[in-house]
Amino acid sequence: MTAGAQSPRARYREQTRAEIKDIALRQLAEGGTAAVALTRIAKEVGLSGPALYRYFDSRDALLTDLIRDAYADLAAAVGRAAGALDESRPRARLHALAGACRSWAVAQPHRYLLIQGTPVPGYTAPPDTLDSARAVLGPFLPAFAAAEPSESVRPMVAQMTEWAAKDPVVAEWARAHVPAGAEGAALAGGVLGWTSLHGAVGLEVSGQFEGMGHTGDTLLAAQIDALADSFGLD
Amino acid sequence: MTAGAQSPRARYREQTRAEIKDIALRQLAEGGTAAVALTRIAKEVGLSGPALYRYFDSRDALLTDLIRDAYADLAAAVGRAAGALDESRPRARLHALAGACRSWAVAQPHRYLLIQGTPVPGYTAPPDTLDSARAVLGPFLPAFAAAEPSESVRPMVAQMTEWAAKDPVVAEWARAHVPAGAEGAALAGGVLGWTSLHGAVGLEVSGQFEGMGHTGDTLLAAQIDALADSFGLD
DNA sequence: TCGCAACAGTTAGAGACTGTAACTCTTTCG
DNA sequence: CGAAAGAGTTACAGTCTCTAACTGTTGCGA
Repeated sequence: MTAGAQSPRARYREQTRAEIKDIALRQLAEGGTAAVALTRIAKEVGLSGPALYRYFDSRDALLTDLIRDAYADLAAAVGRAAGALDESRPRARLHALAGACRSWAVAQPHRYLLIQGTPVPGYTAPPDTLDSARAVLGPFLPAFAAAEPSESVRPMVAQMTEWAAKDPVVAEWARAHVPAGAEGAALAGGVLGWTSLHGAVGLEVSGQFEGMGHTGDTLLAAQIDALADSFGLD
Repeated sequence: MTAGAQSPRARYREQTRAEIKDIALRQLAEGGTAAVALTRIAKEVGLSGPALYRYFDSRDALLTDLIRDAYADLAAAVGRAAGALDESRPRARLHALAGACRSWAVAQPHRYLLIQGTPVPGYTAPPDTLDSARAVLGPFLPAFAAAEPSESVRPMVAQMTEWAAKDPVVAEWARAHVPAGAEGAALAGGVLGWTSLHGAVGLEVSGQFEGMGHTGDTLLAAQIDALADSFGLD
């Protein structure tokens, strides 16, 4: 996409940007967001300090780029998993998609924490991460096409139905994944699914279950099954 | 506890420590962990830079202290909520306790994020936070005394039963809150409850549901009800 | 083919921060 | 009352972000 090789200069520029990001990702993995330091990256690339500002406006811009990439990457992983799915088994679909998210996160915890971790109060995410977030969540929605929400989640479904009625953009997005009339349930399922996923994967990835006698996949499976139960899914 | 006033010097020392922590908390609220800076605190206290190192060994030590306080505070809030509870209604118990956690977190998001947010790779929490974590989670366990786990959570219960069999400390802890034989279900309930709570509250507090058409309490209630359903609680 | 604008890189340096060293003054206490 | 412990100071080393001002190099249009 966006044309591979333009001028040789532009190509070299892209290459350097990529190298910078690679090193930044390594620093991120080694010491978290705080450990990403332009000066050290520069030293490693063989440039001297301020030269990096030719490639990224600021340290924040670099991190933003990493966030964008991670979101897109996760969305792609989920999309790939959604490709080979049997439409008729909603519960299995949820397990497969949630499992794909978890696998992605466990394989590269630092990147998951980057997009899902504690936000810096001042920082606002780039608007296109919202698109990516929708791309991640979208494939979950069809699972709720024939949902029969239980008492427990009905208030949630009601609020989401109302939301869809007010916000045409969201309504349209829901309708792209689910037959008319099921928007409320689908949105509720999406939000609750995202919540369960965030809970299980977030705790696993941040190591808070270290030394406890359960495995991450069992925990996630239990959460997803409970969700499926709440919506009466097969 | 630990004797209020000893020498006047010790008292003054405690007072200064408290003042430092207060300012640190304000900085935390304003700009997240990264915004807590000893030099700026010193300026505000009226001391000059290095003087703060008389009170805290390092910036990390200060943050650790804040974490310890926050944990203890949350545990206290949950303990208080657990005080006035009807033993016979497990589902209501879960809602009350989870609601107490959420209220605490929503009232002071920065402190919740401090203890529950992204960990710094190098950092290891002080061991007594584990006690506090148990103090937070303990009151949830009695709700699962008469649980009848559904298919969905049974693998989880099995793993936790096995864990209790292997780790006598954990088994004893569970038995302090629940009759013999229910340890597995109680531990599973605790872990799943913590997961649901973390998912719902974490997303709410970090503002990721901004502009979505649901409220934090409805989301949490749905999660907790689903959990209660999974364990066949009244 | 030449010339110049855009680009890539440099050094110097300001300003914020953490943390150490060495030193002075004050309190406490035996 | 005198010495040790404590509270504070300045000076400084080192890391980091980012700006300013300057130099060399590319590439493209006339």
